[in-house]
Formats: sequence, C-alpha cells, structure tokens
Amino acid sequence: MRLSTKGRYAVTAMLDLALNGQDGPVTLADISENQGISLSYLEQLFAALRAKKLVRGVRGPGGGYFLGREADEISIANIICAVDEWVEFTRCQGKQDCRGGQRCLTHSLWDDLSRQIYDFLEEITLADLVERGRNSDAGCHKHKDEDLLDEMTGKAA
Amino acid sequence: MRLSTKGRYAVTAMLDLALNGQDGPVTLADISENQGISLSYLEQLFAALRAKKLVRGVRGPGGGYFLGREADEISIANIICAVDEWVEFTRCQGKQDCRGGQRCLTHSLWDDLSRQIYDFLEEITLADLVERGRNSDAGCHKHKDEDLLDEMTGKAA
DNA sequence: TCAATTCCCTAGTAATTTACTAAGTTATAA
DNA sequence: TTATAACTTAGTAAATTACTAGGGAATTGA
Repeated sequence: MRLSTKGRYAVTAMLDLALNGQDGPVTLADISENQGISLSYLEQLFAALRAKKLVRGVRGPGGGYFLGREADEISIANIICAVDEWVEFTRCQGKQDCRGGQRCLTHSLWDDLSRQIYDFLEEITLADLVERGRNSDAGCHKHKDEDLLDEMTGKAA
Repeated sequence: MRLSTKGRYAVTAMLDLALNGQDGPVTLADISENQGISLSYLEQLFAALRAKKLVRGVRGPGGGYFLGREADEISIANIICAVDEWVEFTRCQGKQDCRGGQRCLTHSLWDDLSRQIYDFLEEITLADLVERGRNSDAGCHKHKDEDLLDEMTGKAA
C-alpha cells in the first residue's frame, strides 16, 4: 500500500470538514487557511474525493463542501485510496519463474501485509478521530515525542 | 507516516534475506535477481539498513548479507523507518495560531493516527511473515484480488 | 439582471523522490 | 594474486508532489 504526504493532506482536510461542517458547508479557502495547504492543490484533492463521493460540493456564495456521508461511514482507508490510487502492483501472473521461485513468495507475503494494513485503516473512521479529539484536551498540548522519535529511528536493538 | 514503494522494496529484500539466509550469507546479486530490483538500488537501500544495524555485510568471495539480529527482533516498522526517514513533520511548536486553532487540532489527530499505524507495524516481525509463508502454500496461488480491489477503490458507499 | 462567490476544470511547472546506471574502492576467500 | 562481493559516490531519467495560472459554470443576493 501507499501512505504519503498526499494522503496526509487529504485526511487532514477531511478532518477539518468533519470538525467544521456541522453548521453549513466549509469552503476550500477556509481549509486552505486553516491547514496551510494551497487552494489549488486542495481543489485537485477534492476532485478525487468528490469522484469517490466522499465529499459533496455546493456552489455559489455561502457554498462549500460537506462530507459525502456520515463521519462514521468514512474510513481513513477510503480517503487515502481516493487520492492515492492504491493499486496492487506486485502480482506475478502465475507464469514466469513462479513455481518455487522466491520472488512470488515474498511478493505474496508483502501482499498479505499490505492487506492487513488496509484492513487496519479501514477500521478507523473520521468519527473515531473526532471523538478522540473531544476526549483529549487536544487543542495544543505539547507532547513529548522525543521518545517516540528515538523508538522510531533505530536504537531499538 | 510514510509507506512507499521504497519501503516495500526494503521489506521484500529483508524477507528474502530471512528466507534464504539460513545457510550462509545472501548476496545482493541474488536478491536482485530473485526480486527484480536493480543491484545498485539494493546497495543504496542496504546502506541505510546497515546503518540501522538491521543487516550485517560480509565482504569477499562467499560473502553477502545476514540479518543484523533475529528475524523475530526485526519489525516492519524498523525496516520502513530505516529507508524512509520517517520524521514527524506536522508539529505546531505551541506558538503561532495555535490556541483554539483548527490546524493544531487536526495535526495532533493526524499525529495520533500516525503513531497508531507505527505501533501496528511495530508489532509485525519478519519472523511473523516467514511463519505465515510456511503455513499457507504461499508459493504461487492465484488469489482473486478483484473483490479486494473493488473494495479498496470505492463503491463502498 | 448583474455581480460576487465558490465550486469546478485544465494545463503547465518547480521541487522532490524514486529507481537506476556508471565507475569506482576496499576487504577477503581461494 | 585474483576473483568476489561488499561498500561508496556521482549523475540522471522518470515519476510524484505541490503548486501557479487562468479560466468556466452554478448559485446567491443586490
């Protein structure tokens, strides 16, 4: 699978929508300013999100975007797939050097892992994230990520 | 977080090592041929893996690479972090438009999600994947991924 | 009806990343 | 001493990311 900054922008924007779309539509200009993403880039991302019916646009003054369905019906996997064209790209076609070949084995192991990650992200919805934000005092606590960074970047020998 | 084809190459190569490194070191030339990855690109990836002690190189004829530690001590997160320089890049520094600002809230929500994904990948080891390969007849079954693809790419309305 | 607003669409492009080629140097086994 | 294979650096084509520019189409309100 694939999880890039592009997917992050999309999730962030959708979160913004979920948080602010309660009373009326949210404009891309607002999201652009809120999240520090260029307006035109947002328009591209929302074209993809709209194509997958994850958002619904309303034109004209007072217009903007709504979520395309309830926040608990939109998974993180949905959002990332919409903008990142998550295609399966490792698939030996059953021919070639496939019998007993190592290549196919590792590929299918990767495919399994890829699927697991997908299933995991499929379980997390926008509503979950919003809920999480409500429970913590999330606004702007400085979290001590130094430990996390150490843990991530190595030394876990 | 970040999960790209580069990380996939690294995981695939490490899997190859785990599968074939039982009796003697594995050369990059072998992995290159097995997995269809260019030799020089592998050398770049292994430079990063070596820096994080995930692999150990042996020079000279009969040389090659070993895993740097036991397969059950190497997580998928370890591998991806080694080659993808997974840095936290969304962190409002507690200043700026942070009080009550939406930007910080969505950023911290994304950070939480990012951490969750990391924890998930941290739980899966190379040994797990190898074990999974042993249990299935994994060599080269054609799996019907069309359903999966449908599921991934939309229509989940 | 008209003007402002906002979504919507296309084309182009700088910056970055990916994946690779090329051309070496260094250590080691035979 | 020679072949092997790890190591290293530099350069580069292709793809992706993120953005700019310049429109058009629908809708609201004056």
